[in-house]
Amino acid sequence: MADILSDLNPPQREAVTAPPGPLLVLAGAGSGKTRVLTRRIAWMLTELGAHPGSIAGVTFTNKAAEEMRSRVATLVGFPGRAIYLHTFHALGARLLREFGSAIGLPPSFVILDEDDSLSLVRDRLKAHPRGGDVPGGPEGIREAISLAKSRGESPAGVRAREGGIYEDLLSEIYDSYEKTRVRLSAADFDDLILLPTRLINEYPEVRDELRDRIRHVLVDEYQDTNPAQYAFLKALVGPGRDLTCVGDPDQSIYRWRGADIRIILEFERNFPDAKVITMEQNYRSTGLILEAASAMIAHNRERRPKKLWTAAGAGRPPVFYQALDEIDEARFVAESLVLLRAHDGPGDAAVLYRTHAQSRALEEEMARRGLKYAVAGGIKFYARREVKDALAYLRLVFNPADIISLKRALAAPPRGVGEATLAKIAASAEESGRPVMEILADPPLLGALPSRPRQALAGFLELVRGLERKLASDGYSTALDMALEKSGYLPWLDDRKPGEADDRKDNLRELFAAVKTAEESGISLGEFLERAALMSEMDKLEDREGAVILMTLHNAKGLEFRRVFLAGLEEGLLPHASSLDDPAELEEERRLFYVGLTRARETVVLTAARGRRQYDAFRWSQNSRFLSEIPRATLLEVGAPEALYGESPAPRSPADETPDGNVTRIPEEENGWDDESTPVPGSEVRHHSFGVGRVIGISGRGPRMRVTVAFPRAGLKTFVAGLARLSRVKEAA
DNA sequence: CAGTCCCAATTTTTT
DNA sequence: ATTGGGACTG
Repeated sequence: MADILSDLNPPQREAVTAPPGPLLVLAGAGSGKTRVLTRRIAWMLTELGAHPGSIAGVTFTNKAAEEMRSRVATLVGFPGRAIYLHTFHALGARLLREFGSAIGLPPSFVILDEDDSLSLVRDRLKAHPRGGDVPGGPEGIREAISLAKSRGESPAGVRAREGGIYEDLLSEIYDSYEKTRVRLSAADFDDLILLPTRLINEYPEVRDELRDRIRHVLVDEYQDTNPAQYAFLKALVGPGRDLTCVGDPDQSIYRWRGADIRIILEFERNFPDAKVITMEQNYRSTGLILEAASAMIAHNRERRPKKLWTAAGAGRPPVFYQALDEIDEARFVAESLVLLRAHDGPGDAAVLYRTHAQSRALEEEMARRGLKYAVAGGIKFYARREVKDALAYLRLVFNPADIISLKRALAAPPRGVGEATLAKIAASAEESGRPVMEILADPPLLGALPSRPRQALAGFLELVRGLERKLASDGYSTALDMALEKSGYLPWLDDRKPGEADDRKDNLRELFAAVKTAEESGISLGEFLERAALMSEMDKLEDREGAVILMTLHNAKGLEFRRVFLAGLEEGLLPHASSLDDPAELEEERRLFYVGLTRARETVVLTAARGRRQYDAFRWSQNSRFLSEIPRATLLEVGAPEALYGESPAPRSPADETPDGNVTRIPEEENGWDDESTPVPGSEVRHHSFGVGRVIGISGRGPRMRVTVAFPRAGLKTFVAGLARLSRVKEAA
C-alpha cells in the first residue's frame, strides 16, 4: 500500500516491513518511532492480512495508545477497535478480568493505586508483631514490595535473596499483603503485569487461548520496561513469535520504578534470531541542539553508541543563562519566552525541571506577567482525597470485599466507627472469607458491638444498600450523586477546612461530570473505575492554546515543543542529590537531561541559579556537571534575554576559559559590581556581545540591581548587574 | 472515637 | 513552608 510506505526513509521502511519475528528498532530521539509503530500495524493489517484482534500494541500511557489507535485507523480506513492497543497495565487488567478467576480474582476485582496499596501495607504492618517501627516506614515497605513484584520476586524469593532481618520482615509483610489482597478481590499496579504472566505460564488453557488470539505484539518505549513486563511479553509472545520492540536506551528514565535498561541493551542476547534496525535520522531538532545533546549523552558508559543526524540546518545553539536565584531564573525564562514570541512568532513551549517544587517560582512569574501557562503533573486528579472518597462509595458497591474503600467511606465523613470496630469487622471477614459488606449485614456481629458504632454501621449499611438500588435502577452517576448527598460528605467538607472546600467541591463537580460522560457513552462502572485507576495526569493534559507547559522532565518523555526551557541545571537538582553516589543513577540523570534537550525542535534555553530557596532556606548551588559536557561551540551563554537577539556573540577569548569547564564562567573581577563599587551612570562598560556602551541607569539594589546600558549599535540593554559579563572601560568623569 | 497538636520528611511517579 | 501521619487528649 503506497501511503503506508511512501514517505518513510530506508530504515523506517525496513522496520515497517520486516518479516514476523523478534525485531528491535533502536529509535533515536525524534526519529519517527511512533510513525514506524503505527505503520507496521497498518502493514500487518493490510499487507499480511492480520486480523485486528490478533495484534497487541503496548504503550506507556493511555494517551499514546489512543493516539496510535486513531493513526492506525486513518491509515487503514477502519476504526481498529478490535486491536489490543493499551498500556501494559490496561492490557494486563483486561486479561485479568477475563481469566483471573483461575487465581482467585473475580471479574469485579478493583485496582489498588499506590495510595490504596500503601494503606494495605499499613494495615498489614499493624497486624504484624514486629511491624511497629520499620526503617523507611510503610512507604519503604510498599516500594520494596512493588520493586520485588516488578522483578517478579515472590515473598519467599525476597527472603532468599538477602535473608537479613529486614528482608525477613519484608517477606512476611509481602506475604500477608498478598493474601489480604486476594481476599479483597484486588490487584495493585504490579499485579496487573505479574498475574497475567502467571496465568499464561501456569495455565496451559489460558496460554493456548491467548497465543492463538494474539499473534503480533508491538511495544513502545521498550527502554523503560521492567523485568516483570519483559516476562509478561515473553509469556504472551511465546517462543519464536512475532514481537516488535521500539525504544531508545538513551531515554531510559524509570530505573527507580524498576525499569532495567539492560532489557533493551540485551535484546539480541534474549532473542538470538532478532533483527535490529537503527534509526538515526532525527526529524525534530535543529543541528546544534542535536549536537549538544549527542555530545552530552556520550558521557554515559552503559549505552549503545549512535550518531543522530539531521537534514535540518544548524539552527541556533542552545542558550545558557546563569541566574542568580530561582526568581531571577523564572524572570529570564518568562522574558525570553516573550522575546522569542515577539521575534519568531508564537509556538508551543515548555519549561522542564527535575522536581515539582521548582514549578512554584516559575508559575508565580508567569502569573505575574499574565502569561498563560499550564502545569502538568503534580497530584493526579483521581488521587485527590475528595475524589477518592467519593469513588470509595462506588467501589464498595462494585466490589463488596474492598475493605480499603469501606474504611475510606466510613471515615468520610466520620460516623463514629473507628479502628476498634473496624478491626472486629476485618477479623470477622478474614475468618469467614466473606466480603466485608456481607459481614456488615451480619446480625451476630452487629449485635456484639456497642450501640454507637452499631447504629452508625446500620445507617451506613442502609446507605450502601440504597446506592446499590440506585445503581441498578438509575446508573452509577446517579448513585454517586446520592452518595455525596446522603452521606453528609459535602457539609463535612465545608466545616473541615473551609478554605479548601470550594476547590474540593470543584473537583467533585469535575468528577461527577466525568462519571456522567462515561456513563452516557456506555462505559460500565467497572470500566470507569479501572480507567480512573489507570489514568495519569499526562493523559488529561490538553493543549491550551498559547500556554507554556510546565512539567517535570519525566513527564516530557515522548513530547516535543518548538521551544524548550530547562531550568535548575544545578548539582543536586540535575543530577539530583539522591543520585550522586551511584554511577548508574547518575547516568540516568544524564539521560533525563538528554530527554529534555531532545524535546526541542528549534530553541533550547538552559538556566542554572547560583542558589535557590529550598524548603524554607536559601541554599547555594553549583552548576550541573552536565552543562560542562555540552561542547562549547554548541552553547551560547547570555547575560540577558535581549542577547538572544543581539548580534552574534564575539568568539570567546581564551581569557574566558575556566580550567575545568566548558561553560564560560564569569571572572570574579569582572563579575559585575558589589556594593562598594556601584556602577555610576555615565561610565563606560564592555559587554561580550554588544561591545562598549555607556551606563545610563541603575535600578534596584544588591543582587537585584539592574544596569541599563546604551550601546552604539545594539541600543538600550538592561542587565542584572551581578551576572552580566560587563567589564569597566572608563569610569564616569 | 475524633479533633488537635507535633514531628518528620520533602525525586522523579508512564500505571 | 507545607503536608500528612501518629500520638495524645477530651
